[in-house]
This record gives sequence, C-alpha cells and structure tokens, in this order.
Amino acid sequence: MKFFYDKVSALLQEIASNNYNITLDYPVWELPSRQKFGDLSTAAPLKIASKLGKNPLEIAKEIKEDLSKKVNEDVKRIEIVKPGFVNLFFSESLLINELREIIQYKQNYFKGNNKRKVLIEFVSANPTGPLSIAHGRQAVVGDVIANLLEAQGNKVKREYYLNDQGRQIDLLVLSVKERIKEIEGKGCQIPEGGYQGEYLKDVAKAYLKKGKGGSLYEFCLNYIQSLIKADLDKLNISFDDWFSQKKLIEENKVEEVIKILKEDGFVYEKEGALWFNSAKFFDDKDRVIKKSDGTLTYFASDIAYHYNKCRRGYDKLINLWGPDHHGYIGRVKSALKALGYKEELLTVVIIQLVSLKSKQRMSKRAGKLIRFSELIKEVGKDAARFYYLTRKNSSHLDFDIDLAQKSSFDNPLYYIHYVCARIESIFKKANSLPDEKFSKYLKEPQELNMVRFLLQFSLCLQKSYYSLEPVFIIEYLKELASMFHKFYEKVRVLGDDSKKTKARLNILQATKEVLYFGLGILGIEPVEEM
RNA sequence: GCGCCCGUAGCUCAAUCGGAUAGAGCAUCGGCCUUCUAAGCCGAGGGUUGCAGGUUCGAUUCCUGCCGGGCGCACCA
Repeated sequence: MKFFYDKVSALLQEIASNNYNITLDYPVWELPSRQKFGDLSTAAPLKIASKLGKNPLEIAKEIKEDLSKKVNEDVKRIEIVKPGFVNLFFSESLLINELREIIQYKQNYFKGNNKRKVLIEFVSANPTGPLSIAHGRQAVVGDVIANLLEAQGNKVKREYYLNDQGRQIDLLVLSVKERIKEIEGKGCQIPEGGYQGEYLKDVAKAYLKKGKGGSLYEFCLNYIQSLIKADLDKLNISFDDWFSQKKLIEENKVEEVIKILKEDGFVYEKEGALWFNSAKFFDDKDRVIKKSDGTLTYFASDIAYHYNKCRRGYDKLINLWGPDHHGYIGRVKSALKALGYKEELLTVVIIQLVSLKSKQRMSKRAGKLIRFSELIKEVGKDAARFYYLTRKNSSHLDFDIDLAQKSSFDNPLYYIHYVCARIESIFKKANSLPDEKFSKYLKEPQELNMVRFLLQFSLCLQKSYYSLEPVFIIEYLKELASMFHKFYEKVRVLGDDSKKTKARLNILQATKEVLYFGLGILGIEPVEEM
C-alpha cells in the first residue's frame, strides 16, 4: 500500500504539473470519509480549478482520463463525485497482493527507509526529585516518537539533559542539609524556595547511613538520578546519554560559545550584564546570558548545549518541552541561527500538562508531589503508557487516577489486547497455518474490508511520523480492534472449507503483524491469552 | 497587558496540513451465547461544534473580535 500510495501520488503530481503547471500540497490523496467514496480520494481538481478559475468537474474528468491510462489493473474503478472529487477503488487483486506482502515481509512491510540521524532530547527533568506524572507523559511520548522515527528507518539517539548545576540544585542540597539536621535533632529550617518533599528525608537518611563523608552535592545528585532512572525503568525507557550541564560549564564550553557569539556581534553589555541579541531573530526581546554578578544564566549553558548538539552532525534535533517552556523556543532557535545553523534543524514539541480528575495541579516545587511511581504502581507499565498517549501532544491530558486505581476495566487497552487473545486462541485451535497462497479465496466484503483497513496502517504511520503525534497510532489500533471484533462476530474463521479457513487465517496473521508492530512502537506488550 | 494551548453529545474524547451525512467509548434503554474467548457484537436515544462576523465551491478545522478554562511572560532553572 505504501508503495502503491507513493506511486499514485507521484502520478497525480505529474498530471497536475504537466497539464496545469501546479504543484499539489502533501498529501495529494487522502482516505475518504466514507467507504462508498472508495479507497483513496483526492480533492485535487477542486484545488486546481480554484487556482485556474475553471470548472472542477471538467478538471476531474481530465484527471480521471489521464489517470486511467497510467494505472493498471490495481485500480478497479475511478469515480468523479459532486463538487470535484476523484475517488479510486482498489481492485481485489491489489488487496490480495498487498496482504501477501504483509505476510511475506512481516513487520518489514511497514518499515520506512529514511536514513536521517536524529537526536531526541526529552524528560530532562531537574534532578531535584523523582518524576512527576507530567514527566511520565514526556517520557512516554518521547520514547514513542523515537520508536516511530526508528520504524521509519532513522538512526535515533535518546538524550537526557541533566541540569546538575545551578540554584535549584543548590536549594536541593541546602534542603537535604536541613533534613540531616532534623534527624540529628538540631532542628529543621527548609530555606526559602527549598524542597519540602518527604523523599529528601530518605536522601538524608541514606547519606547518614553511608557515614557522612564525601560530597553531599554528589550524593544528592546520584541519589535523585537513581530515583529518576528507576522511574524510567518502570516504563521500560532508557537513554543513550545523560548530558551533564555541569560538565559543559567545567569544560568551558559555555564561555567558548559566548566568545563565538561575541565575535559575530550578537552579544553586548548593558547594566553590567551580558546580553544576547535574540530579538534580532525569533525572540521578542534580548536575553541575559551572563548576570551582573558574573554568573552564567541557564540560557547560556543551553546555548552551549544546543551548539554541541548541532556540531554532532545530526540531520534533525527534536526537543520535548513542557508548556512552561513555550516562550523559550524563540531564544534557542535564535541562538542556533546566530551560530550559523538553520532554525528548522530544531523541532520543539510542546507536551501539555497532565492534570488529575480531582483538578489538582501538580507542582514539583509546592511539595505536594504526585509521584509518577505511585501511578505506575497502580496501573502498570502498559496502561500507563497507553493512557499517556491518548491525547494529542498539544492537548491537556486529564488523567483519571481514581478510575485507574479503581479498576482497569474501562481501559481501552483491554479491548485491543482482546484482539491479540482471540487471534492466538484461533491459531491454537486451527489445524493449519496461514498460507498466503490461499489469499485469493478471500472474496467477501467483510474480509476485503478488513484487508483494506490493515493496509491503511501505512498511512497512519506516515501521518504519525510527520506530525510527531503518537496518538494517531492509538486511534488506529482502537479502530482496528473494533474492526476485528466485528469481523470475528460475522466471519467464522475455522470452518469446513479448508481453503477459506486458510485464507482467513491470513487475515488474522496480517492483523497480528499490524497489531504487534503498532504496540511495539507504543512500547506496549501484546498478550497471548486473557 | 502580551504569548501559547484548549472549548465538539450528560461525561471523556475523535474527526487525516479545510472535504463528502461531525464519529467512538462510558452512562441510559432494547436485542444476540448448543459453533473460533459475551472483556464481544447488533440496535435506539442524545449536537445551533462557546458566541458573533470573515475568507472559501466547502469551516469543528483558517482569519478577526468577544466569552470561558489552563500555562507562561526573570540578571530562576
């Protein structure tokens, strides 16, 4: 389907360009809203007509004629509808052939051959406490986007930027010091803006248990980082690299990059501080990079960090940030631009907040910490991953923790898992294995519609890939599950007619491939029985 | 005041860079198990897509202005 889709897309582009001198926007074909409109649909005639001031139906007719000459028996019928749509109906032989290919190539059928080198940086929560529920979302979305990129053939590196220096860390260490004093009976005064969380008592205890020597700073950092790693581990997420901000500063990288910006005239002094002229690019004002007290700002090291990323030779940089960072995009892109890189090199995906049904907002610094680990203890890895992916990145996610704690019965993941279980169950009872030679016996509408939908998975993957939105895969799998359960009710797989049985086992096999591939990208385990 | 996100059925959400009759689940009501798992399937009810304009052959989608909710707007990180 992917190749067929690419082929007809190229054909349509060619026709538009040759006959009308118009370049069509991606996507040129889309899935029709209703089955009666065929398997692929295009509104290209309407678009061409509006540009040329011609009658869309005339153009649709011309396109249909041109297309008919160029597609072979893969297309059964081309239809023109109302204002000026052109609809394609696939032939049964195309469907059967593609089904064969899925079974033959298995999950490779859906893999892409992009060869870009991509760096994705996500979570990067300050190492001042365990992960919150919002961080969990960023972790899962980032991991799935990385999987998605890999599935399309790209080489992906996952990176966590560790803000292991600066005021927040200082406050953390001071807070732990107070907790140590508390344990020693010397009173406890958490500093202004310090951390109240109970987990700091654990840090303090562990530090005392170890015997006080050694750097408290190092100890805190390692302890908290291990908490974060443990949380990520529960989601089965690991990073290729933990990039240390502290190291960046110690190795003088920040001063180096400031020097470069200075030489190019993007840095100036005002009121005793050093400013970066970001307003010249994509920011609404200039930003301080070195404070009047001589210390560097967080932004300064972030410039150095992104400069470092750029120099590592990636074709694409992706950052996942929380919504509180949206105003930050402009200044980082400005820095890249000033350093001679294209701003498109960096894509920032903003992951909106996660709230609870109780409407309580999570704030890490308020001390009212809602730990991610508590959540996952209740619902488990797969359900947590699934829930986190059920909204678009830009939408708030209302995580119904009460429901998740109460029962997992309403979890749509069960509906999808049930498909796995039913397929496995049939395979166990079947006397024969799927055999693609028998696919030609698939003739009934329910069977062919199932195949049609399986083929659409390629387009779903593409859409998810280009938009960096994992939610489309979730939506597809829910729909696939619905289609399958209907199929299951209406079409009996195991029957007297061995040819039909074998043919239908092919559908199950292909469904399994799609399901396993989709779940694999989401990082969710399939089940064998329920 | 400025910027970003959101507003769709009683509730939670879909709707393929603007497309054809705005769809699912939950909840409510009614049907379907001597046959591959009923954690399922089939059916019914439920909508002025926050409001008002605009652009378009076509608007839930894009633009403008309001209303309502969330989040930002540091020489914090």
